[in-house]
Amino acid sequence: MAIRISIYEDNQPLRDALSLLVQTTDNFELTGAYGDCLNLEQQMVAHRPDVVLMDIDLPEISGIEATLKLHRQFPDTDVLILTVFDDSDRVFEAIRAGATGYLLKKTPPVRILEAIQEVYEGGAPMSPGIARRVMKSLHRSTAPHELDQLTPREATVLALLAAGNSYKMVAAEAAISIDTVRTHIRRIYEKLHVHSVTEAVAKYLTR
Amino acid sequence: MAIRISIYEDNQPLRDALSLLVQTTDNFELTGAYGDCLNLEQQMVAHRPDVVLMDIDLPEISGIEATLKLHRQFPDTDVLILTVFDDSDRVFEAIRAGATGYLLKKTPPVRILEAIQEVYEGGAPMSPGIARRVMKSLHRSTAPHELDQLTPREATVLALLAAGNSYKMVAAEAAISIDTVRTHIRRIYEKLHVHSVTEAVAKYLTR
DNA sequence: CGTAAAATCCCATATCTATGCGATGGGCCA
DNA sequence: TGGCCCATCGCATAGATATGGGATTTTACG
Repeated sequence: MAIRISIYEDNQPLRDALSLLVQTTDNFELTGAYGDCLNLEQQMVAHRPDVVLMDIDLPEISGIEATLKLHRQFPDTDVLILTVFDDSDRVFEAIRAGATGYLLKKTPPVRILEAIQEVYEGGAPMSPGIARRVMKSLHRSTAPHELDQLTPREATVLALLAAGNSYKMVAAEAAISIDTVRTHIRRIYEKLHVHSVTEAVAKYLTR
Repeated sequence: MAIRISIYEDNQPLRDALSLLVQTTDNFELTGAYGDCLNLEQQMVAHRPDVVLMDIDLPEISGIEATLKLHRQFPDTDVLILTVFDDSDRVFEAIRAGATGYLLKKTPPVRILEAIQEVYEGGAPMSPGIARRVMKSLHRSTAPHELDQLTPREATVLALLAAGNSYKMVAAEAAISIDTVRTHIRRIYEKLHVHSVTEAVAKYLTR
């Protein structure tokens, strides 16, 4: 069965070119091509595409917002972003919104078709630079972190605090007195250069 | 100038096959092929490869530990994982340790060569299923989150708290009285079902 | 235009946190 | 064995937080 594809792209020449590309490819079926996402929902319900090619810079509703809606309401449809934007903000917003792939517009047509196929088969095609950005975002910081200065016990206490425990609860969990908890927290503050549980936990969680 | 490549793979037939593959490819130069990472550091210093092909299941020192070392001490060298493991734990551990690419061993030889080139050119090649896994890990939960129940003002207050601000500082930043801050926080607590700034911030940061 | 939701402000107080100063015992290692 | 770090516990207190009960003013929207 053919892969059903819808296109959202406000630049008409490009939209037409993409449409033609899809239409003339074996095993691909164009189920729609639109210049905005104003009728996204009804179009989705009507045509049930497998893959949506989505531009980001669309009028009225951005491709990112549309991706979010799509991902929530039609989880079986995959969104493949196709855009000129390669700034981290938009890349990660789009991905967090539920994009399954992210291609830059400079991608050669053949690669776009491959990517559609790849998405359909359970992959997540990205332009090389984008993929690298994504990988980097998952890399643990190479810099020695303040958190690594904590002793095992201090680390335990901080973890318990981050889990939402009060001093008293930490004391109970760790089987130590509340005064000891205080002391550990004091040392934690010194090492992390903070002055409140909130700050310490924030450092811990955003390591 | 040729791309310098070292291989760490304990299965000798495979190691030999990969070595041959690399050696017989234009613009690729094999700088070493080893069955373990026991002399990783000195081998790195001696040969300075651009790309390292790394297995995960190595004797003595795992490929993940080796990747961590490599990434810290030789940030200019990219690590391309080549393994049979596709369980999330190892995938993400390897990536967090600093892997630049992640290929499964079922990857056809030509694709492996392409991937090496891609890594060298600033990409981050992944097997399709791996890439999808990575994308999914970045997707915001599709479930409606408690945090979305917050009003704009409440969200602002929470963000300021998460940044380490005290009530007083939040009041100053948001240009409102401390009593209003209290009220907002109270509502935040109700909506998030928590009873302390720490818990609220934890929910906010781990959304 | 009226009403609901959001945002603002106030008071009071039990409880918790932050922080100063001090102390004991165990383990490691030069 | 003497010194250092870690972990433990104690006391005291100023200041911050959590939470109860109320009230007024914008803002949004049918």
